[in-house]
Amino acid sequence: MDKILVTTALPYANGPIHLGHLAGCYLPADVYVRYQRLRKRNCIHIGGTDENGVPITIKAEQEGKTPREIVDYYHKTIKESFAKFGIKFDNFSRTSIPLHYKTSQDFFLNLHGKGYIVPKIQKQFFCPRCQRFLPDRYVEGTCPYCGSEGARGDQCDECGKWLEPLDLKNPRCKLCGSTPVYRKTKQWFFRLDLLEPRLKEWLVSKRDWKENVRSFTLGWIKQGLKPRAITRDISWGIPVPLPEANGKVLYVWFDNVIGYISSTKEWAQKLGEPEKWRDYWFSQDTRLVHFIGKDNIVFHAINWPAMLMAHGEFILPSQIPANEFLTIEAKQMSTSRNWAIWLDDYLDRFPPDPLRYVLASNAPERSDSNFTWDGYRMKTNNELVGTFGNLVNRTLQFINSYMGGKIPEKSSLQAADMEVLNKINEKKKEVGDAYENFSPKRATEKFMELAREGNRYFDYSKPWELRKNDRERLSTVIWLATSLIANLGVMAEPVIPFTAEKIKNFLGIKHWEWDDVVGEIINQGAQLGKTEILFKPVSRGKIVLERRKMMGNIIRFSEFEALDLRIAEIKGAERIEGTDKLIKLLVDTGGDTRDLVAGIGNVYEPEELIGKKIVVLLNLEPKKIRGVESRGMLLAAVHDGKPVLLTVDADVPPGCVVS
RNA sequence: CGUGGGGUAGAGCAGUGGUAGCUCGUCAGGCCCAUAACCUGAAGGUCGCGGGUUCGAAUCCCGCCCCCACAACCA
Repeated sequence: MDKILVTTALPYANGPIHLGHLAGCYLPADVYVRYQRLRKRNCIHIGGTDENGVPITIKAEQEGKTPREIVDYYHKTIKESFAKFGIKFDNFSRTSIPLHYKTSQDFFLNLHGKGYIVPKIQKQFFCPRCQRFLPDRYVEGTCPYCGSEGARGDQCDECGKWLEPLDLKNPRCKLCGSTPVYRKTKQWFFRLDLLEPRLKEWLVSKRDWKENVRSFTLGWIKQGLKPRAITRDISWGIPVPLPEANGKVLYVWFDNVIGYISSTKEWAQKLGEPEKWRDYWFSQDTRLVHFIGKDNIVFHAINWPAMLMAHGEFILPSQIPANEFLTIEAKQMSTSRNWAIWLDDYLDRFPPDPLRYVLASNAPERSDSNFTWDGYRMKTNNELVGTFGNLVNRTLQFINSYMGGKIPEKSSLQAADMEVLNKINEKKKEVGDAYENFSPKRATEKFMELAREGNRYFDYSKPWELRKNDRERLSTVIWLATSLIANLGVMAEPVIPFTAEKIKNFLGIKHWEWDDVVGEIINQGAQLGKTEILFKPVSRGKIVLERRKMMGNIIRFSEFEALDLRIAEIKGAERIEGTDKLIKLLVDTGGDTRDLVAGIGNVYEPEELIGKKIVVLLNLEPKKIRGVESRGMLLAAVHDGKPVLLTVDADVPPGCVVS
């Protein structure tokens, strides 16, 4: 039987997890794994934290802690927030454990023994003022290829060329700005160049890879591969296992990926079958799938397969479904500018499933995608609450209210019923294909279509009428609606597992799986478990708070000045028909007279409004509400959910500027 | 200068040769089982611009314009 080994990029243990990590890597992986499990396939999810390297030592220095304290803290928080969010790992390891040290060192020695790793005395930059060798990215200078000023030691961002620090002209230490000096030091290099032909051939054969991954990789390798240093002169990391390499450690990109192997080993040990990891890594019938973000493509599609090829015993990746990036409110995420939504912070106030759903349905699969709080609210309220949750609720409520809380038994099926059954099967196929092809986005779309189908069936069948005149037909209709819900639960489980679990309990189903026959998934006559509302609507106010929080509470004066606030006099007021609290106001703003729509009818009567001087925001974008174009907004204090109009302390003419 | 991605209805997106689609929003109607939720219908796009290939192009080719990422330890 085929095995699937899923890995997710090891998050660097110097900060918490944010939405970008989830959308690009961990959620798609978790969805994929959960789907495979539902299909009873042998699939394990391996991960862990990356805990070596310079940035962690710098973070430790900044916070006056030891690197050990830093990685311990972040390993714990990352692990916890994944667990709370429902990202399930079979093993979540860390690269600072002895097992990983040994695995990495063995790997190094293996390649070294085969001549793929060679030493080279190298002149490397040493900053006399900082008293340290400078990592590649901490050296800046002029790019030798394109002449750009701000090139880093590892790569020029202007022309995209991969560089060695010594290539740079006019080098500077990025930490202190002083000119570094050359110092001789011995480093070990991985002969990527030797693997280039094989690598190229292998990559070209990967026609089923996502286009973004494939084209990026092939473009990269066209530049040609050079030996790449894999050791460094720092103290925090895995010692190079050679007697002459005292004080050197493995460079993180080399040991990080090996973490997938050591984490699998750890998993096997914990299982009490320490050799079991070999079933995966040494077996040609294992599909090795690496979920990563797009910034990791080169390491996983070039360096890592090259390492595996050089070693020779391990299988090679069969899929690398890298996603693009997720922006927040159309702006690139940035930790330093604090433009990010942190998972643990989100989970303090919101449940996991709505975010899982929103991120899955808006996943950056082919191009960057954008997360907005308003979009989050819309999707939650319209799709999860309105369509999905409501279908479940209206059906189960019906059973509870009118059918004694027991799942009814079907009798003969009509054409409409058969159509629905076919629809379920059809959607199941489509949703399954979507999961299989790494598209949770498409999967959510398809299972939501089924939920709509369910609502339609419910409406057309009119069970509230059948209840009075055709109990037999009623039973069949509700049976089918309930079956649909159960199947919907199965299909949606990879994306919204907490919700699926609830549905399972509502229906008294102990166990379900993908291949359950559509019409037989529920037990006729079974008593419903305790039911509850699946999703709560997200209020506008809650979203406003989140956005404010993220943008910070300070605005520029110019931003305030952009608001055209004026005094206006109410000339006319009338209720808008068919609404509870909307009032159409005619106001004199000094310059013109215009309509405003205000939701104050629950507190004010139109008559009492006339003649009042109020504060109005004039340059708000016009909005059509119930057929009336509202050109501006009146300001009111809101107390206990009720508006109180802002007025002026002395009589001033309409049009008077508020500042 | 380069690399990668993108420009399709008010918004967010799907659609790789054959009458332009989805969700939301807007407008109108229906229903009352359900979390003011559900269902139906309508309006709304010269598919970034200009050429070309083709019986036929959002979709293929050429040229151009615009946006984003590739810096601050951000997947």
